[in-house]
Amino acid sequence: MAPTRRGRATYHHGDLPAALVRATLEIIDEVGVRGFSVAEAARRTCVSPGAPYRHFADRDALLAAAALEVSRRLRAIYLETVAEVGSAQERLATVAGSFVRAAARYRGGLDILFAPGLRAAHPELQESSREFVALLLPSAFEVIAPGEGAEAAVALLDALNALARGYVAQLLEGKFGDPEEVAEDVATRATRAARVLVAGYGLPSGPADG
Amino acid sequence: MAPTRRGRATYHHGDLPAALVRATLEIIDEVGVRGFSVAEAARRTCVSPGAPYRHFADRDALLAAAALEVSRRLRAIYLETVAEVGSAQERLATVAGSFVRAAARYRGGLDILFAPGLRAAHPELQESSREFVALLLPSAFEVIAPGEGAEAAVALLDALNALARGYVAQLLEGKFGDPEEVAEDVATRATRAARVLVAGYGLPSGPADG
DNA sequence: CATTCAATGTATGAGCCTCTCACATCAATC
DNA sequence: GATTGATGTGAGAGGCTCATACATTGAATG
Repeated sequence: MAPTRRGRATYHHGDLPAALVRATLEIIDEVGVRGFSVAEAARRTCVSPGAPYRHFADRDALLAAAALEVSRRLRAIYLETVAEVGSAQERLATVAGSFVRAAARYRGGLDILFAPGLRAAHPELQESSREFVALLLPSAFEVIAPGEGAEAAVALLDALNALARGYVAQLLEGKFGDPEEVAEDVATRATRAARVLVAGYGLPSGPADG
Repeated sequence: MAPTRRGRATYHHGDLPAALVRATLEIIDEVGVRGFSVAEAARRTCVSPGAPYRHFADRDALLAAAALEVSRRLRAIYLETVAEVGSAQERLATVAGSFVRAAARYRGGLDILFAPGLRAAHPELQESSREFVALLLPSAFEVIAPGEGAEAAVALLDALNALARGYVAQLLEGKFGDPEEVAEDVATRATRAARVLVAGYGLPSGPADG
């Protein structure tokens, strides 16, 4: 959306923040978070090394903005993928799997989305995850044993969330082999495990009482 | 075990690698991974900034060594904690919870133990996790439905692993509040979810077929 | 149109970090 | 006691983050 052609002929950029976020995602995709630097992002955007700091307080703020963009894309994927799944049970179970599949494609992106330091320091990131989870709440309510309260539904979602993230982490660190190759396999395993959780939390006197 | 007193009066240190790992864990505990630097570790060990590079190829190698130390401590905790649990089912379920509890105490340590980049680049870290998981394999075999093969046992352990790590991640990023405070609560929830998984994978025609 | 102003980008630089290389020091061996 | 290999030192190259002072510009105002 920059008003000028690439390489930029005007003094002002047009939409530097967005361009920086794009550059950041590019870099991370190519060389990982460790290889990312604000300076490099500036370079790719044809802008001086100091310019980014007009828009982002510090390095982490830029990373957080990029992570937010990733979470937006993930939600879009989710909406497309799961909308057509019929039963609430399957809908919940499917999420875990499609999450794993997305992780394989957005490799670098997920690394920042789940970077511990970032999430702790930038609540808006957690907020976005929470909104995402909220989309699933109605399904969770359908699924839990009748008579259970809201905590049961939330507990189920937390468990599913934990499960999915754990599989994603293991996938991305290459525990099962090349992420690209094993993604589908791991996704089905994640779905399977999710199904077990969903079924378990649906039983009458299930896990509600320890 | 340095042959000289703290502060060091001799030219040679005695056991610089170990001292650097200790310093690294200290630093990470105080200021997090982001605040860690090889230079700082060297400073705390009263050694020149270049000295660490005699023993560790680069920054990440030192971090990986520290992470390895963390994993060793975790295993020790596990052996103490779970040895006395009677049934295989409860043993497996308990692991998840005690893992969460350990995370609250070794906060910084877990951050590096699960740092995606590190694990991907340093297979010995994954290896150590794998050994840890192997300790649980016998319990997993006891638990799975009779007639299932080894894959079922491994699949269960993978699922438990994913679940535990996911809870740990959420705990450490403060999703549930101050990690110290909510640790116990989250631990019981993790245990509960783990119990559901264990039960589910123990059912005859359970999750083995999709 | 001319002017002014706030926003945005530039230039410069201080301070820190990673990692390298030549050199100093020491322990062990022969 | 001389040699040698391992370990630590000192100096420094190059890169990065971030602050500060300055330049440029589009938009609002008269």
